[in-house]
Amino acid sequence: MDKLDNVIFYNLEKAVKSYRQFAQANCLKAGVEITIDQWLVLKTIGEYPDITQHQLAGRIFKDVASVTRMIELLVTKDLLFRKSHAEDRRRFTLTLSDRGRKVLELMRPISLSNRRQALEGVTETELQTVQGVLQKIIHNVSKEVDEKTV
Amino acid sequence: MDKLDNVIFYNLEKAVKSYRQFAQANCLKAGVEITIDQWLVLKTIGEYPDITQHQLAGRIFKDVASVTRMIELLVTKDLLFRKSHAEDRRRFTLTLSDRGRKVLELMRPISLSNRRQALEGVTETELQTVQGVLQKIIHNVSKEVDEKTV
DNA sequence: TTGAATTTATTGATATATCAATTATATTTG
DNA sequence: CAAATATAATTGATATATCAATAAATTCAA
Repeated sequence: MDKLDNVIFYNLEKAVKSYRQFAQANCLKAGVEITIDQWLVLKTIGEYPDITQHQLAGRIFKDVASVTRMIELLVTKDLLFRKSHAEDRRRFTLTLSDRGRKVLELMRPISLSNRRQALEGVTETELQTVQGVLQKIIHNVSKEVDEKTV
Repeated sequence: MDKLDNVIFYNLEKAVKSYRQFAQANCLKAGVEITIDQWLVLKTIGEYPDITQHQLAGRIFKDVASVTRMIELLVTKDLLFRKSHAEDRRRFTLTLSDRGRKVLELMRPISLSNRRQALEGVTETELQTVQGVLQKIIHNVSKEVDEKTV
């Protein structure tokens, strides 16, 4: 036993990667020239207009260094503006450009369709179970202060 | 609505990344100087001693180009041997070195413990449901010939 | 209110991801 | 068998991941 195929984390990775490739391919097919990761950044900025790059990194499970570089790229692509923050000069204010907003609009039906297709045949109950298990895993592995050693 | 937090794929990614960081940190704590990805390569070669790099890439959901570079690195680290394949000169035979086997042994209890900790409080039934849903997703997004267009 | 600690972000180094082009060898087929 | 096709792997280019070191601005505390 102990084979990788039986390990749930192996299958989690497989599902995530398969879905990503599928989603990415569908973006391209629809003519949207953006990576899933870049879309995640734009979408998150849309949801949280005053977010810091640090918080953004946390939300999309990336390193701040990665976020810095992704933002540079999105600015170069004219999807995002970055200007110094009015109240805190350490920060930057990130604003979607017209093109950025347009990309988000174009992506909306695509991502809905991606999810619908991917979840075909999965019941609402199953989905709830999965969400619950994912939350448990996330909780279990998040570094917490070990009571015994405090 | 339509917020990222409610999207199952977002939570899948979060769980995968959280678990990876957790697992990686525990390897380091145990003094094993290897990345999870490198471990995956070694482990897979251990399970399939005559595997091609192409098949290996498929098994661990990576590109053949990535695999080429990871193997170079593992050879440099003296965890792996690579020699020309006896019957097919396009291929290479990948063999674990003594050090490579030792690393796998060291990792065994660690990965078991990682999984046990991560799945604490998750029932066997829930696990079955998750595995089933993952299989469905993987099946749904895997590119298949569209019957209508054939 | 100055000096220490914290927060926000960048940069450099190295590993991995992905695509496209290329090389070498094997296999198929006319 | 020779030519076409397929398979195995590498390389280059670019994007992202991660860690550590650094810089700049802010906040906290003595």
